[in-house]
Amino acid sequence: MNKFDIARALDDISSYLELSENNRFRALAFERAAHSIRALDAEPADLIASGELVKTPGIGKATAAIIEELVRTGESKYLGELRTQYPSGIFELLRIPKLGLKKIGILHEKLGIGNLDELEAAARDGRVAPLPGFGPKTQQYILSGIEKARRRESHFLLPVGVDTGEQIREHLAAIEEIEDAEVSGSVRRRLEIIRNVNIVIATRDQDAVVRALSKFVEKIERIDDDTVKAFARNEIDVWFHFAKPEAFGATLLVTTGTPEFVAAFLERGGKLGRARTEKELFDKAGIAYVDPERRENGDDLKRKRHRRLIEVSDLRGTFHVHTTFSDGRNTVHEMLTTARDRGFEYVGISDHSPAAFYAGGLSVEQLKLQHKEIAANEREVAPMRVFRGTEADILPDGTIDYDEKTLKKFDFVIASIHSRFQMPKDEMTERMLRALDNPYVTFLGHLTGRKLLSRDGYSVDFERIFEKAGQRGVMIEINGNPNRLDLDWRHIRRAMDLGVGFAITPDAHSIHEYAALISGTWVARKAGLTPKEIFNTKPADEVAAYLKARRAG
DNA sequence: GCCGTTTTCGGCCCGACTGTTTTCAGTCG
Repeated sequence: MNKFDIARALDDISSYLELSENNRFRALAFERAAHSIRALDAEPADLIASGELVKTPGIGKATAAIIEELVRTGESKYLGELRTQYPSGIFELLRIPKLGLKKIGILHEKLGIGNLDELEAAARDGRVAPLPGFGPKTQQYILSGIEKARRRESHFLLPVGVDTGEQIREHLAAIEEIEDAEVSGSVRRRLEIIRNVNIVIATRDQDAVVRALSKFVEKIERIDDDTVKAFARNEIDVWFHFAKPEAFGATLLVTTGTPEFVAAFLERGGKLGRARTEKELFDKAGIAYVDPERRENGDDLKRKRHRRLIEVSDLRGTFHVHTTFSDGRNTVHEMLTTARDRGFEYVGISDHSPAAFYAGGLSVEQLKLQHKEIAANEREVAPMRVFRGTEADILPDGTIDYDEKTLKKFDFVIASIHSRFQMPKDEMTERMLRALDNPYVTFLGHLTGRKLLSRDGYSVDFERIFEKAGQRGVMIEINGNPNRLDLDWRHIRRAMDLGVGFAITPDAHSIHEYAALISGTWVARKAGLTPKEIFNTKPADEVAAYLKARRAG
């Protein structure tokens, strides 16, 4: 077991303890131990051998014994025992707002509840309200929370759709009778939330293909002569659209949509005749090709020429990267070497500021240590450049959560809101405007704070924010985390018109989350952005010079 | 469960908010 497996096991222990224990500090101790293990630049197995494990902060005798057992046997008896006390799906209940581990523990202890169905039945019967710490309002919240969760069940974040489409295409590649297959629909248009996956298949033997589909999808259902619907393993609806190879282009165009775009295409003289590719259809009609991401409406059909939209390979570097110094799951060393291995010319490390206590925000003392740690790793990852930054909280009054002396030390500052989300729109706007006036702010982080499919963003006057950001030269982040995708692509054009610059960031909390640059690029493409409109497509020297000049000015 | 130039017990990361209380606990960021 490596350090990440061990940390996960310790986190699991912590969760179970919080369900069952009165002493929440025991749970907290395991959580800290997990964080401590992740922050190691060594493997626990080696530390056991040298007897150094118990010297690790947050690891005492009891935890060390569990870690030794995990390393030796791959499991922990203690964790195993905790698991047997609860139904396997109990943590699913965390999806319901206002339900945390404490309340879930009570629900299980008093009513034996271990899943959503049981919870719903109990709440309907009025058995939840009388429980200690609950009440009629909480019971009502739970019911509406379950309803919302159910409604979202048929909605998925874009990467789920993209991955499902890719997996199915891989299966399709093995079917002889298929000449071509492409994902279409909202997934191809890279819409941030999708309900189904559409796939166009070019074949002359539809029946043979349908028979072969059953190997990797379930519940195949015939819709019409050219369409079947099925169920992917991860419960997404998948629509298969069949076309003769010579009509593949038209079917791809129609099923990619949107209906509004297709109608506008026809209006401008486009025809859905014989064509193997979409390109042929655009060419025949004398219309410049429109990328799928730009087909929410017909606006781009008026363009004389096709614009080359940004691609993830255009990004030479990135900002907004967290480490174990705050709430990241990988160390400075791991984040930096991964960035180097991905071929970046530069990377900007930005951990949280003190006000983000829950995320382990860095005190000025800890910042010094972090900068030391970065310096210690800089040579190894050279010539990649490392910029020292922060994701600093915008406090409720609009000030930034470090004093000027500290802010001066950063190469860049991402200012973000992490508290008091429910502020009235006017106050929230003033708060952000004030932050934008701070001369040390380089980027505005996740503008609305939304979490797709779970939480709306805070309300804010976009127009005034864009205006100010444009005037002040503060760039707005296109946060590529698939849960956020914030700034919303629908707002980007307007922001650009008001002079706002953009950077695509992964908001990475682990080495794997650099991948969020891909989803961030999707957002930029949907807004029609080209490489030159994104800050982090610029070469390292230019970026360094800009950041330096901005700090001086 | 961990930790200690406040050291072997008693505290442990903050603060707003909400619904539950009748002085506070749980959730959320």
